[in-house]
Amino acid sequence: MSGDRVTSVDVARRAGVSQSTVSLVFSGKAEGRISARTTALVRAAAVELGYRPNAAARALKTGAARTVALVVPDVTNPFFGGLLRGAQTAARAAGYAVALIDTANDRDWGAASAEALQAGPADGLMLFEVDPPPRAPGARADAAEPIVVIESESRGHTSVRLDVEDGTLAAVGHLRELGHERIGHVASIHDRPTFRLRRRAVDRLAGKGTPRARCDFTLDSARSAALELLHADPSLTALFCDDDVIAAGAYLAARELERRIPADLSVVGFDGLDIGRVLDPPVTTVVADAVELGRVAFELLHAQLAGNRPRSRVLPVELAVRGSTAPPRT
Amino acid sequence: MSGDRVTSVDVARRAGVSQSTVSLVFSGKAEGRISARTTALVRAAAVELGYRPNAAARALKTGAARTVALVVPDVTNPFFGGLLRGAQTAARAAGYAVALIDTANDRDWGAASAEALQAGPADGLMLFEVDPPPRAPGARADAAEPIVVIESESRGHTSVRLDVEDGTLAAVGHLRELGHERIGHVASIHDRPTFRLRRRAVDRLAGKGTPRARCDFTLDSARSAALELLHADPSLTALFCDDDVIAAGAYLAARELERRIPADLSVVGFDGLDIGRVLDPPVTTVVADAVELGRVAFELLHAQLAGNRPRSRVLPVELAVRGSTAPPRT
DNA sequence: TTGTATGCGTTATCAG
DNA sequence: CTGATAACGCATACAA
Repeated sequence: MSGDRVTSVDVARRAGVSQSTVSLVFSGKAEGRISARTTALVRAAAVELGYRPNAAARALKTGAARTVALVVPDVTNPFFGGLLRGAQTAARAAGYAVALIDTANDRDWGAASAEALQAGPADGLMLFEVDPPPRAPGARADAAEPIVVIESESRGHTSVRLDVEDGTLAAVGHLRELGHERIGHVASIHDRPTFRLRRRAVDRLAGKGTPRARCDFTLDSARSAALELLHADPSLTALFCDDDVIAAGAYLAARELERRIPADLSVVGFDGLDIGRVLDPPVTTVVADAVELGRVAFELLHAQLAGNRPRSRVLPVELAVRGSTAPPRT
Repeated sequence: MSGDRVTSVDVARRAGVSQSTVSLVFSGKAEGRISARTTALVRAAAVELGYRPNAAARALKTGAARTVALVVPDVTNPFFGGLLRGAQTAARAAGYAVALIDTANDRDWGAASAEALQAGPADGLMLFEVDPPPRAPGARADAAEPIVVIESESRGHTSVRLDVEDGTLAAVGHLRELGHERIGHVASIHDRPTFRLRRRAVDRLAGKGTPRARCDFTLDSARSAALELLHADPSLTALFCDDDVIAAGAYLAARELERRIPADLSVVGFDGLDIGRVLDPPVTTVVADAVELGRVAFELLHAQLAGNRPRSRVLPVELAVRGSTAPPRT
């Protein structure tokens, strides 16, 4: 019950030096100021006692928690695995911890948590598809906390996003080139910038009247949406899906309707997830590098933390033509 | 550049009260101690100034950061999406933030621990398949940080794990009942408790000499391992895979070898991931509730944080027979 | 009901 | 090269 924490004072006493010497040693500022012998002494005492610098005290004093927060709408989607990996790896290399907030697609919660995070547990924020918190009325502009917006855009905030417009155009263009005239769009139910971009690009190439059904990123939901689309308009020869999980759902629907892919129906996905690779045939998809997205997001945040104003970036995506697309049956 | 943070002192001055009054209001202890009028006054001043209590100072003072750390070996595996979701949701409900550490399969705690422990002020640790940090020589036993071990076991630490033994037995038993005599095991390359359990269970039911190939949790690696197994012993009629991602890799291998599932080869997976559902045919698998696993892990940690000594738990898993298993061709 | 004083464990600025 | 000493922002016992 009495979990007495061991502090730098204890270490100092044990090593027979002053507390500030211990501090110097542990904050890496001992170089050329503390003798090697003393340093070793302190280290030994610390190990013996099991001393760990208190992060809260350090954060309070220095004003930096060395922690960044990453807010995502749905950790359950495999795409975020890569994003997390990239952000986390980069952060660790820079000596930062990552606090993860999964909003479970609850936008209000996203906003709320982003705001809460600004309190100081986090030195900076990486927001995936969630809007930055409103600036407090009295807050000074220059006191704004570093923020990087991912897959979204926001006045005055640095952002990274995938070139989804290019990707969508490539995907739908590919379908058109194969000769598809009747293309359906299985779209995300979530009204977020990245999906708006896709919608616009689809409409541009496939026509404003493109049949569209919405779903979230679960197999069942996607399956239903595809079914709905295919029932409503049996003349559809191709489906563009906002994500590979959705594409997988479309495969389920096609299997049920006994429409063979790609002979009876072409399907294109987005993201380049494993789930798309194991489909039979493997789905043609727009490959995005989620790990790189996470890495760049942290890099941009890190630059801000260092006092710079990095430029927003757009990452390329690439259409990978696999087995799910073919000319329509005439 | 001069990001002056606004403190409780500023708010106090603005509201014309003392700093402690502000503190009382914001720590929720104002009830019955501060008049409603004063409380409102303070709140108004805080909003005007954009005041947010400093988390580091609060953590330092109270000794609790209201943050827990979750250490996982590979965020990239979809199984962890569920785990994260469960842990995160439960933590949020209890007012805790979650810091995520992805060790990227870097098995030795040495690398991870430094980050993990200094990963900001975490009040407790949830460790997935990674060994707890060695107790410091001089550390007092009762000063140990609350720890929950997931899918692993460790002397003296509370743990949650899936009943993988039961699941594996059910899976392999199912294969035996169908009449399979020659069963191969596509196993994880990582030597962790949960996989040792599976190995033992497989050997028990399928015989000690069970052919086995190892791989990590990527499609390509799993595909190679399955290929290797199938080449080395063409008489194999069934494959038990340590995970659905691995099972998906096995499907890839089967497709290449033109062995039809389940007619020429039965396959069983583990975890019950989406990737297994979209395979054609859907894979028979041992379904584990990752979300629940995460939820319980936090629950156990939370209990420890409250000063209790909760019992370790074992969560049930269930065999879901789908289309990938059938009697062997005679 | 509100204000005063003090300390949490660290870092940082100085003297010595 | 090392040791006092003063903050950092908040919470709380105690005084008013």
